[in-house]
Amino acid sequence: MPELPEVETIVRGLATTLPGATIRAVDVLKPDLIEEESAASFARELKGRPIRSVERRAKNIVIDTGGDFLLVNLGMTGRLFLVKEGDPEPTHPGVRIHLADGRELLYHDVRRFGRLWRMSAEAWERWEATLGVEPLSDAFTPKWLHGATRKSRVAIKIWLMDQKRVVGVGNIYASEALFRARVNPRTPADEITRPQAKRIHQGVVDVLAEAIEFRGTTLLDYRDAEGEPGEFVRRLRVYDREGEPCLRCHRTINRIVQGGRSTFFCPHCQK
DNA sequence: AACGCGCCCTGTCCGC
DNA sequence: TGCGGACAGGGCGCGT
Repeated sequence: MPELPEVETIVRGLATTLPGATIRAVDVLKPDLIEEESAASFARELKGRPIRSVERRAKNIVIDTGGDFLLVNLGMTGRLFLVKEGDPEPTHPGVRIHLADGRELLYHDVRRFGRLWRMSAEAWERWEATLGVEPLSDAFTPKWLHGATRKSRVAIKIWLMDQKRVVGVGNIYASEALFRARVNPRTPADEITRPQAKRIHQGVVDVLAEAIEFRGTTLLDYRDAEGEPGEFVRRLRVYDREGEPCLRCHRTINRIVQGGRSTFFCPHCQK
């Protein structure tokens, strides 16, 4: 569900209010959400720790708990937010993090594809090193993109979604970026030309930046740290628009399946 | 080694 | 109205 813009929006929200807080207690309601250790150990180790910072790496929320880290991956339907006075009882609470100041940070997840795990600074560095390039960093350039695509025959849409290559681009923004770039999502990565690589680069950067401005895309479940939906859904040009007219040429948007996921594109504009 | 597939899970929607 | 199947923003582990 959440891709880079949604995770970035959540992180920006939490980063304004969480640092300086202290974890008073942790209740794990769904133990299968915890990676690599028991729920009891997870709760015990977090108890009493400070929250120093909240950042994003790829589609993960990275919380510095005083030298160690708490990572949260939201999977498809995960939410991480501060419970507000008068909120209805959550339907699928997963982990409740009680802060010393009385607030409660809730991890909520209907499908439970999300994961939370603690790691040492060293483990975090090792794991971080296996992730691909941040698309909104200086390391992501048209030249890098063209070079990196030489090594793979997979379809460019699948290629863009592989977090070992470029991070943060998921099923929505992969389709959207390729539409903006006017590149067919089925094109083998190693057949992408330099001009196409330049356009894909621009498409990825532009769509992610704009989606962050609109606080992400809410199709169904996504909510930011304040519980509010994102507004970028109204700006989607191809995703979930099968059968509707292309905004550029007015021909029909198609849906195909790649790697078991839907891809939306305009066969006329994206040759 | 790279790649494709099945699977993890719950909810919703659509056709019959 | 009920039921089965398809599908939903992600990512891992498996076999080839």
